[in-house]
Amino acid sequence: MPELPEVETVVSDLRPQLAGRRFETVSLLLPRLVRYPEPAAFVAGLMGARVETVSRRGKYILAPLAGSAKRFVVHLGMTGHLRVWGRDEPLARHTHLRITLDDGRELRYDDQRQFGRFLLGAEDELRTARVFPRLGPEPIGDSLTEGDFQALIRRRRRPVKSALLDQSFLAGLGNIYSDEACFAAGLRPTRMTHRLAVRERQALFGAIGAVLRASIAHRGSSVASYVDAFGVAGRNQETLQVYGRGGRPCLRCGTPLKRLRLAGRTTVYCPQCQR
DNA sequence: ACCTACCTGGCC
DNA sequence: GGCCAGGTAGGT
Repeated sequence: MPELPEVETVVSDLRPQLAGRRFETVSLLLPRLVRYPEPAAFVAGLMGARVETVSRRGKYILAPLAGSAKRFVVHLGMTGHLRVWGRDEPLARHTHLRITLDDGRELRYDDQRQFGRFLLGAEDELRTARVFPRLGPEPIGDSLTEGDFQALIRRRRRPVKSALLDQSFLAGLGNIYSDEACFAAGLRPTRMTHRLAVRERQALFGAIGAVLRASIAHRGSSVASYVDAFGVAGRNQETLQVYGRGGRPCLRCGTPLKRLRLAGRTTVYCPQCQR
């Protein structure tokens, strides 16, 4: 489900529901999803903890715990959902974690493919244990300037799309928004980063920001199973230009979109609009 | 910088 | 049955 815009939507939905809430009981139904610490310590560490707020770094959801340096971290993988439910609502099919809250409701994690993961620990601790990776800069917000991006991408020597998918280069893009950003920038995903002209790098930087901000405004892309923290689908899938449209006509010029395999992922682009 | 594995499930 | 799917990690 989740790239930056989807995670951002979930985080902004969860924040008012979880900030200040206390975790009462924790039921871990699929211990394999806990990467750190041991499942028993993970459960013990969450019980009784109070959530300060909910935020995001790349595709990771961060919930710092009050009066402690520790944070509860969730990655949604491909099909994860983190949602607050009424205690009596029936469980979703693949529910793997249940945490009762002090307001009578329940935080639940469900994940059909089980690619998500949970962490609990201080920032340094998680990095030292190598369970939280070094992430590149956030592509939106004020932290990354166009100049920074220019310098960053010029140093790489790889296809543009592989760079965009690499979380240690830029944090938050996945298969949908990498393809959409390349289209919006008029660049073929196969172009090599170190061969881009200054204006092409500029266009790419602008395209990444525009594509992500538009999707956040639409509350994310619900291509398959993604729904927000209230169970509601996003609308951005209606505006996607290339993702999932291989073989169909380009919405801008009518040329059939090409599909190929790049960096292990299905990639779609317009041979006419993208050079 | 690539491949493959990790899972379940939908579609052909 | 085989292939595909928004994710990353671990080993070439």
